[in-house]
Amino acid sequence: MTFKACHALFRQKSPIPFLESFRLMHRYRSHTCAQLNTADVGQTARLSGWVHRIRDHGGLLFIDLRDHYGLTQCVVDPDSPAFKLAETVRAEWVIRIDGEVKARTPETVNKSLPTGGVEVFIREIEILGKSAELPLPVFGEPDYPEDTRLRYRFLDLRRETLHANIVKRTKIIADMRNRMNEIGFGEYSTPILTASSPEGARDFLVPSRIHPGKFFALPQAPQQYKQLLMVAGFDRYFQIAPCFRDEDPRADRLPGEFYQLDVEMSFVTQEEVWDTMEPVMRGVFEKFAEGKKVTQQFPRIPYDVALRKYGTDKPDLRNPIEMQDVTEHFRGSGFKVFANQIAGDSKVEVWAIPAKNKEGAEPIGRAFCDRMNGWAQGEGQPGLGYIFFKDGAGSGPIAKNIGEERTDAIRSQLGLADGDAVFFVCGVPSKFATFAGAARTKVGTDLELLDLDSYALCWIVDFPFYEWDEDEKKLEFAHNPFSMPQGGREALESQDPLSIKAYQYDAVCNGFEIASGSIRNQEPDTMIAAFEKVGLSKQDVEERFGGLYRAFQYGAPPHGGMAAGIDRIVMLLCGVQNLREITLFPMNQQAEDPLMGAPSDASARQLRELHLRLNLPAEKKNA
RNA sequence: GGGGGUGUAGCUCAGUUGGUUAGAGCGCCGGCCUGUCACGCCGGAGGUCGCGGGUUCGAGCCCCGUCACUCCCGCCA
Repeated sequence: MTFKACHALFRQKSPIPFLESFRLMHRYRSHTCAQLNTADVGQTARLSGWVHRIRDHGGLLFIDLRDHYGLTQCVVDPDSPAFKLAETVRAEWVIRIDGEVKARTPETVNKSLPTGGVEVFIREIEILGKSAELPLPVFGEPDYPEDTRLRYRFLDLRRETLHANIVKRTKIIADMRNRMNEIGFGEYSTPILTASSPEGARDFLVPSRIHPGKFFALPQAPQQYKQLLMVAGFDRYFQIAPCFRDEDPRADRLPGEFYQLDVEMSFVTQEEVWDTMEPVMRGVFEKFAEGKKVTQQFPRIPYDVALRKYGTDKPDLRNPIEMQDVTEHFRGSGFKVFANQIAGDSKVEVWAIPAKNKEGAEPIGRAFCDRMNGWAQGEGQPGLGYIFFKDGAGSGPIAKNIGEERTDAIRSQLGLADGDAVFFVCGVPSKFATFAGAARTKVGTDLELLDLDSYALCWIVDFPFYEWDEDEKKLEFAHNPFSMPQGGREALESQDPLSIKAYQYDAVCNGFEIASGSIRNQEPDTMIAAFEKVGLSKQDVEERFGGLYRAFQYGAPPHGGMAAGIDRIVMLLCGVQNLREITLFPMNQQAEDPLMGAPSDASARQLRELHLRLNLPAEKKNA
């Protein structure tokens, strides 16, 4: 990001409410480094900040002074009493300067700087904080290794892009709070030291000193607390909630801790949750999208439909490609690879990935199709069949094998024309859907069909309640054991469990899951019935979710809600690929903080107080 | 726990088929420079080529092992 853009972000109204009477005698500054302009010419100004960049011309010395708000060019020449001292300052020293604000001559105006019309002629310099040689340069923000950046995070955070991302994050969170408050939600803090939850991710444990051998757990989410708040009658809850999970990280998943906009409402259906939260999310995206388009009405796409059209439950809707079933065109056809599979297994289908070429683009030809085929083989697939259309006919091996009539039927079903192409995957859908989705993404991306200047949001709804665990050979909750099955207890008793849908939904943006929620199962009997199917008895439920289960015995309102991943939303709105670019003090991929040195050894005394004795793995014992 | 990629100066990287003293740009230090804003010019310091072993007359380059970083899979109700 340029400094100009930074200024645009930081410089809203008066950055600092200086009292005019106080300004003249302020110990450190009369203005920030973003404030001075031609209207201030002739004034004496006092500025404090970091030495961003020095340009030493021997007889003339320029110092770019930087603070949170911006940058001001300061000048000193040999006539100034401050010249000798000015020559000694180095990058990232903190200094205070006094001097006269002067207009720049027209040819020396810097238009890319809000303060570029003026400069301050330094009369006096005070050094407030020297800097050792920098392990990580701030100016120019060249690429630096991740471990250096984390070890010297305080320097990294001075750099324009990261600094601006963090400011943007802060504004986004403030905006979320405002919107939630405005529509009648209250922010309630829930405990950080809580009980281990038996389902889900690995917990972080905190030993109890007072209760030897017992442990607290950090909450993976305030899920049970917010449901208890509904039982307690608070009606509309939200929280910018820290969540802790001891799982391995990904680029879009921080190790250890992350934040959710956590929401819960009483006496609502799922439509009401969507209607309440959609304007909040749309509003946040619109406010911070910097001109990019934002979906006005989020499509509500059933889970089953999403899998068939996009091959994933988190589709990137910037990609216009929608897959279609074209099995019938291949049944009994001359393309034996597909025809034999279809004949051999009734579950086999052929899905088409239609690539409608961009207006005015080169026709999609054999070279592109072969490249896709090669990519598919690299993905461990036998290949990626294709037809491309030119001169009013289909080309390629498949078109030859199935003949003109079938080729034309496929073309008309998909609405394709000369210059377009179509790719095929064949097999049992549950096995190939993920690959088909990846192929859809690859084709759309390589043909530049995605509208990159947009945030495409949608709801994915009607998730399955159960799924089949192939390893354990038993039913598992597909998503959330607290969610209500559609059809309630009756469905649990009468329906094939794998056909039951849940009142369970996700919000998706540009291929990222950004929120997840459900209507909760607050009926004790239905809860027991739901858990029985995955092999947990009433006793198990009472043991594992005792507090919540007990609460449901005493008048629980129907309720539901969702939780939005704040880090991912900020990442999308900042246009970065990595959560460490929008997080103040992230841990590295080994879940360590190289700046603070966490985690660290506990002293013998601490361990004694906690009644703990270490039992380290063999190779670590000597470390 | 598993797989891929990358390790050469503080940083980004080049280094030919295995062949003389391992280079460049940025940064740092010193000198010169009165209108720069990626200032310019001159000079200098700075290297266990991640580490260990092997092949070879000879290894930054080839082989084996190992470590670190990074991305992915498993995992993330």
